[in-house]
Amino acid sequence: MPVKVRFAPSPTGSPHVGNLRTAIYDWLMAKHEGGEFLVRLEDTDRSPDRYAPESIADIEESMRYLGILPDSWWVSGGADSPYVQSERLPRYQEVIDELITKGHAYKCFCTKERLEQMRARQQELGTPSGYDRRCRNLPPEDSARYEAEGLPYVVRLAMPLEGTCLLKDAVRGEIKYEYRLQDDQVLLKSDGFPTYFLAATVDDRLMGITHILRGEEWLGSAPKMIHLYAVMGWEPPVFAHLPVILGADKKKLSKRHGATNFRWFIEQGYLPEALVNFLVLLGWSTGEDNRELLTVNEIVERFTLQGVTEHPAIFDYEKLKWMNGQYIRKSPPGRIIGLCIPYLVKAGLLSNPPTTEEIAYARRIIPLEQERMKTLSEVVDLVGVFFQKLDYPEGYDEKAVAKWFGVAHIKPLLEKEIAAFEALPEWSAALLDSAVRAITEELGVKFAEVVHPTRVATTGRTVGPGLFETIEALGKERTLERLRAVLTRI
RNA sequence: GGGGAUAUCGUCUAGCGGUUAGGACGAGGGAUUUUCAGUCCUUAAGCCGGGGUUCGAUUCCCCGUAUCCCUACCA
Repeated sequence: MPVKVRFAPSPTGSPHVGNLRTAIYDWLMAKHEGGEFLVRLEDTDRSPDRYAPESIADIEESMRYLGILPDSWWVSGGADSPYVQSERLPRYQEVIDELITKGHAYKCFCTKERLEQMRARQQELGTPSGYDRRCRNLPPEDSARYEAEGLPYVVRLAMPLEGTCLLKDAVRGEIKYEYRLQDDQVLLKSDGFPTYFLAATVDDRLMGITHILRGEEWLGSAPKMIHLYAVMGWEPPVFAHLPVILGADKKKLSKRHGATNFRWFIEQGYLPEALVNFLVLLGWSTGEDNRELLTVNEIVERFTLQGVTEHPAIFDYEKLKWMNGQYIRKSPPGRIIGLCIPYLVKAGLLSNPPTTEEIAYARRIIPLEQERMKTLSEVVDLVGVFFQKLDYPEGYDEKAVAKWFGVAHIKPLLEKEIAAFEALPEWSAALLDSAVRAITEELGVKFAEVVHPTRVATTGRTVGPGLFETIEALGKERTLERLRAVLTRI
């Protein structure tokens, strides 16, 4: 049977990297097996503080950004339409009716207050928590009467009172659960919407899902779902519970750890392939040679559930940065230039929209810093000195000035450079190089003692690309202007 | 309180009874260079504890411990 997997996000906010990793695994598995991947929106929680329709677009954008497009979803439609659970209500109702008829589910009229009291008592007594099944054996006539009176009710799944449930998890092996310890889970809420347990199970069945990849936090709900499959006479899919992603404090990765919203990663300038590569490694490895830098195709070739780890992984932002830097360096300069320009515009370093001259200039500058970038957003700080007005001492690094403008030969050096640069027949790194070397000789100092002051004079700082390519890119006019300003005010 | 999962360098991990316990990030050192970054070389750093099973356990089993997750009319 061909593999069919799904990613089932809820529109509760901007996508979380942990969920996106699950989506990546789904996509990879479908690609690797030549199967199908669909995305379904689980919007059955209608409470205003949890239902955030605007996040639907975020989910779509994130998946597009990562390049993990599904074969079908609400965006494109498909054979399993609709892909939005709030549009599938009749299907859940059908199953509920069948379940109730067969005695595998029952209506529960217990009020929220009673449930709260019950829980409080359980806490006090230290007994296991869970619904006390008061309505499970409600006489049919009572049930009908309550309903006729218009009392709100939920529908609960009647779990077996004995026996064990065996979960054969694709990443964890066999796990046993005692049925008597399982709660009579709510399947249908009083607002008529299904809970996750019902909706996901029904849809997975209807959509022909063969493998359920989901976070480890769902492990405990497996017996309930397996039982649901059993009483409906359905063959359950393969479950694969993925390890959770934790923050540096070993707590479930959340806002407190800084970056969990996927939007943030896009804004910082993390490349899609770096994100995919890094995220896939959080809970999976190739096994064989344990290679880490892998192209998307290489990952697709190698990805199987066997390589999935069973222990949680801590999200290491440092390693992500390193990996992103690797991919930035590997990219053709043209791509990086194109990706960086919006950052420069946003920072006000270029006009909006940039002029042709500005773009031409940016095309010369950005590649010089490409190998220094770990994230695209860093381009702003890296190339700032090339774009900003530098007017000594305005904009100059104090320490750099103190160190390198203090040398004895600073004035003659600047004078000679200005004269030599002005006379240059052609503004090229090679000619600038030989000119400066000649001056070094005349001055009788070390090359470094010339290079450093010159760098500070022209860029205001001590770090950056090679001096001569820097000056070449800066251009004759800017360079001389800065050298003169320093010379007259020093 | 109950249930479940997990446990190899600080972090991500390889290992699937016998290995000098390997790699990557990060950290330290060195080389290269006009600085930084990069690149290359290099050093330190790990099998949670206790019992078994076995000729032999990081590896298999049990117990303990620790951590995480679940314990909602949320997913």
